[in-house]
Amino acid sequence: MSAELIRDAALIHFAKDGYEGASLSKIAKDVGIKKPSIYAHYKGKDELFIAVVKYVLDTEKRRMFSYFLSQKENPLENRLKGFFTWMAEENRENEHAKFLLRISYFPPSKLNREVMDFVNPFFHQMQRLLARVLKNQLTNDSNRSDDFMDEALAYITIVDGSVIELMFNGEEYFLKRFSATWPIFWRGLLTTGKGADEK
Amino acid sequence: MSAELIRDAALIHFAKDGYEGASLSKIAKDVGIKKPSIYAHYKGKDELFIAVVKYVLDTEKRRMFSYFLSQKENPLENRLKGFFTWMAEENRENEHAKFLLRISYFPPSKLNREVMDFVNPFFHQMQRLLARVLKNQLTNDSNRSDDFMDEALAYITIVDGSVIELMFNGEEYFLKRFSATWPIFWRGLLTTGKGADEK
DNA sequence: GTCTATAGTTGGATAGAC
DNA sequence: GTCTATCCAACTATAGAC
Repeated sequence: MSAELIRDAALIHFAKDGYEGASLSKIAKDVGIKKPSIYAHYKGKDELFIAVVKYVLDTEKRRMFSYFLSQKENPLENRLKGFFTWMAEENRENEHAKFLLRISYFPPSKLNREVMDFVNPFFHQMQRLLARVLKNQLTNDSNRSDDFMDEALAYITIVDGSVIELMFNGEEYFLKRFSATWPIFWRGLLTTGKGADEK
Repeated sequence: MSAELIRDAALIHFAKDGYEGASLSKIAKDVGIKKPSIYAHYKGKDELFIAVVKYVLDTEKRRMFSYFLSQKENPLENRLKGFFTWMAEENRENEHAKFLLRISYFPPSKLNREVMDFVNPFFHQMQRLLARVLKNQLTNDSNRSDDFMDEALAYITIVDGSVIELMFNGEEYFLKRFSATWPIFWRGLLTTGKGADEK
């Protein structure tokens, strides 16, 4: 029980203040216990941090996958566009996305390698999922050798560029970036030649 | 003299470890002085940090503007593409870009507002500069009412999405994102209707 | 302007009672 | 598992000699 409460409180503090800025005393205070009690559940700050990393990656992976798979009946453009608003909602509701971004881009120097060994496979998996979706929707010939990994990466790039604004300046500016970028991206995607046979 | 040396050393530490993670002792050590000597030049850590923010924004603004203005003879696509490699070089050579990104996306909570009051006008100015360049190059009719602010914002979005990967996983992956995204973006930009009369 | 010395606080972490 | 008490290291910041 307590272990999960500590983890959830730590998540918020790490997202807000980073690894160095977060303090175990404040985390304990949020949970309603004293600092030393944390050590009954985690060996120290590092182990707590890594536990949060694992937890966030795991739940976010599930949520993202289930979003994309729940949208199978939707046409591709709506599905891809919907992901932006889904991200905005995710970000409004919970601190997971914020934590994920912060530790992805600026992990604590001394835990850099360990963190990246968790984070990199996560993003790679996302890219492969997207590539599969794009391939299924943009071409009728499933035997074509295109893997659509470039298109998936481009999509991730504009998502990242928009999401960064979401953290930075909030939802209003995030949606501005999205509205400005999406029409250009979508037109460019459909004229790749690859997308020529899209219905 | 010393004030500038302290500022430059602080820049590197803030970029690497963030506001909370950086320590005045280590900064002083890099300069070759003792910690209390810093207080002869800056009131404290906050003032030093804000001084670095101002300095970085000022010099980066100059550098970015002069890059774009030095490229007037280059065709638009090369100029826009060249900005990506320019960013990669900037990032390789100096810590300014890294600092700028870090404090833009994750400023110290207690200085958030003050930092943003410096950072936001900076990015807005970049957007207007880009919009002007795009308008001049993509249309022959300078009286058209299009302000090309959306197109500029879309460009900034893909730059951000790529640059984030530059910090995250280094130049190799940055260039992957760029190569994947650029052709789609460029094709989309030229088929906006707005760009129809581009030479 | 730079130093030594030190105050004052907070950080992570441990020992041991209950 | 949670607490009190405590340790030790690190931090920002200040006082005062030179």
